[in-house]
Amino acid sequence: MANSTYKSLPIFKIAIAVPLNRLFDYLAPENVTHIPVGSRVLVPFGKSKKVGFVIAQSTRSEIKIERLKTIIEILDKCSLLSAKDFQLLQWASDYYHYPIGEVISAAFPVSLRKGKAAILPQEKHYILSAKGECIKPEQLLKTPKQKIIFEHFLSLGKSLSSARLTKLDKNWRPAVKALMKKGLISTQSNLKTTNNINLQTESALAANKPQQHAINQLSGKLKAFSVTLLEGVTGSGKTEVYMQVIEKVLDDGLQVIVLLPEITLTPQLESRFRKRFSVAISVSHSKLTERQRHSAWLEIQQGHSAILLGTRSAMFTPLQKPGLIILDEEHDSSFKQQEGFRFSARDLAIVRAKLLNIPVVLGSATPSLESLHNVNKKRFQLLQLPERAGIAIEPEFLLFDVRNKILQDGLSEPLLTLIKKTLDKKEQVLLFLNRRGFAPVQICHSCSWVARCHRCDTSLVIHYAEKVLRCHHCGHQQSLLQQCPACKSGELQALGLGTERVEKALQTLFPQQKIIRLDRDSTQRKGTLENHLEQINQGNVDIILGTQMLAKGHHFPNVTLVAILDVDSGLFSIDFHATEKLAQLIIQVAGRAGRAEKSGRVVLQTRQPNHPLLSILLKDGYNAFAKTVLAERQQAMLPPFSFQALLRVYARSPDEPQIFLNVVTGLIQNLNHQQTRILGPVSAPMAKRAGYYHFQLLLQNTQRQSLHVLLTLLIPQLYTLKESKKVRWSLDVDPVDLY
DNA sequence: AGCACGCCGACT
DNA sequence: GTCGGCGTGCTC
Repeated sequence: MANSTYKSLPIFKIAIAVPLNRLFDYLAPENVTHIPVGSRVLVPFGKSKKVGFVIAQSTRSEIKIERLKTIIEILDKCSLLSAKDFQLLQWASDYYHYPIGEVISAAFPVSLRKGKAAILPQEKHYILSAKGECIKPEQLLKTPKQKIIFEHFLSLGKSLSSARLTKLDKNWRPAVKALMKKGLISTQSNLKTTNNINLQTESALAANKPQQHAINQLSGKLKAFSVTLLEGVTGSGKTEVYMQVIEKVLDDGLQVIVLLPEITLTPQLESRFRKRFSVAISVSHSKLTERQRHSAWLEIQQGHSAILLGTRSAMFTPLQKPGLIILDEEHDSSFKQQEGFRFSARDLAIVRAKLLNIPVVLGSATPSLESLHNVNKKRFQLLQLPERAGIAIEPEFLLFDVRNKILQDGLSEPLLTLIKKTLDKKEQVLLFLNRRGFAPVQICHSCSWVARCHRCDTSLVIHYAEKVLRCHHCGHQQSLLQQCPACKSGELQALGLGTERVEKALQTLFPQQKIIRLDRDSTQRKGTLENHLEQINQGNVDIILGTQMLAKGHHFPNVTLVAILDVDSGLFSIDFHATEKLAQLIIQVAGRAGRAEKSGRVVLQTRQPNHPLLSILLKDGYNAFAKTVLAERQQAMLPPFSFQALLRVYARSPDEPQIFLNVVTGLIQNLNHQQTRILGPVSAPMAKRAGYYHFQLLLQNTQRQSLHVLLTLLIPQLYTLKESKKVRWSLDVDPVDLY
């Protein structure tokens, strides 16, 4: 064929879910000249077939036209993603440096990624035909079963679904078939809407003054982009504010996304929404079946549902008529995806809202320092809901100074006394320790050798129950050592505190009491957490011991004593966010200590009883604490929070990380970016993992813009390294620069 | 990421 | 003799 014929052929730029940040060019199938951008296609890829996403139509290709393959099948007649959706995904791909194909793929439920038709499940309905309308059931006397079924149609309505018929009579099919043969009944397909039928049973509550103020403020700016931080403790009525604002958005015929951090919190909010709104609501989170997620996605995308309630991955769901985004518990770290495609749903919500020119509401009792900083910078508007009088009872804070005190596996004498007292009153005790395992360090008593991870340069955590040493950083594990490998003589000791150790101690101290430990190790099996929570709420448990995972949303009505066993690890952690996470925990926990009729106690064990931040937090509250932290950092010329980029290198030889470090250092110098500091290597490039030497570099800058500029210059150069197959890298920017 | 190709050790 | 280990390279 002559070249000139080729030139007019349309070429389609396709994104494919592979870890390559580029598009692939394909030719259209025969007789096809146009495929809508945003639709899915099936394409040959290597030796296999893959689902791809049409990004653009073009007339040229970098690849020789003879080498281009042809699209096998066009899977969608219409685009599934709008131009704005694409902009968001493209932004995320650039910003988080994750391949565009995989980013787009993340916006779809698995079913659609695999090529399943973008059609909502249909349900067959049976209706009376014109002929059926005219006859009387008496005319069916000879066939009693058919008569009964026919009567159902007359009495219950003219259209019955298969599910409805099964409820009436398990064996309805032969009779209906016979009736259809007689021409009395015909079928039609309807959208399956069973999950979505709500009958509004509750109307808006009377708002108090601050609530009404918040509602008025938010209602006044529904037409354009804005970010509002709604601050209010549990019980201050945030949900009521959300619902009244949502109502206004729904009245305009627009859709709302409500994002929650945890799956366990969705059912509560879902049922409140269903009672309140008569519109269709879709729910999307990872615990649903693939079918359910498929339906939820399409319901929102096609505009059949008006509210989407979901966890962070729901942020990418395309909306037909976007009107409002709400993120509840915005400070929660589970809005950040920590592996693979690392993104922050909170930051994406803001970028998306800006693109769509709609408002975002961030709600929290203990807002993140990022958001409070943005309030200070007047980028966000702050609306506060004070605690409702009479609802919450202030708990009593007790600082237990454990300097020079003998601790029994992390439990001080006065704490043990309090635990006993509480248990005697048949009330429950809640203990927090944010460290899994038995002890974080295994050390030799005579030569002070410490068991370390050969990959991560961190100490290995003892897990006695499983008889292993485990690295909580990379997951590496090895069997527990009996003898010191360095001096061969010393006895190995467990140093430090973990939940497993405290649990063991508690079992010895309180043999009669039921103790439950809740951490990632003890709740690995599906349903264990739910099971345990149920046990706790039924009052079958006396002492609850756990990590941070206990702090979220669950509330235990009979707990009157809460203790945070190791406050200091939060005050002196290398993690930039540790202090605020500790403060958030203390505030959340305080809200949970005590029943309505009696206030509880919150015990903080510390060697720093006079720590200024602790005093401010307990005396003046979370906001004063946050203000102090932000002011301190400003004074010390530190960024208000961490502006960091994480470069991860997978090198082919152990020398390459050093080469890479030199390259980055050189680039920073060349680019005159001295203010960017290299804080790495975070992990030592010691061992091979999946054939690569693992290595990390942490970059920090006092100005986000500066770091961002550096990265945009650095990244193309790193790509050339990657293309030469010497170094692979990925990037994590925290937090993003976009407000 | 998948998938194939390719080159060396333990197996019927 | 070859089955299969994973090291290397490619995908329009």
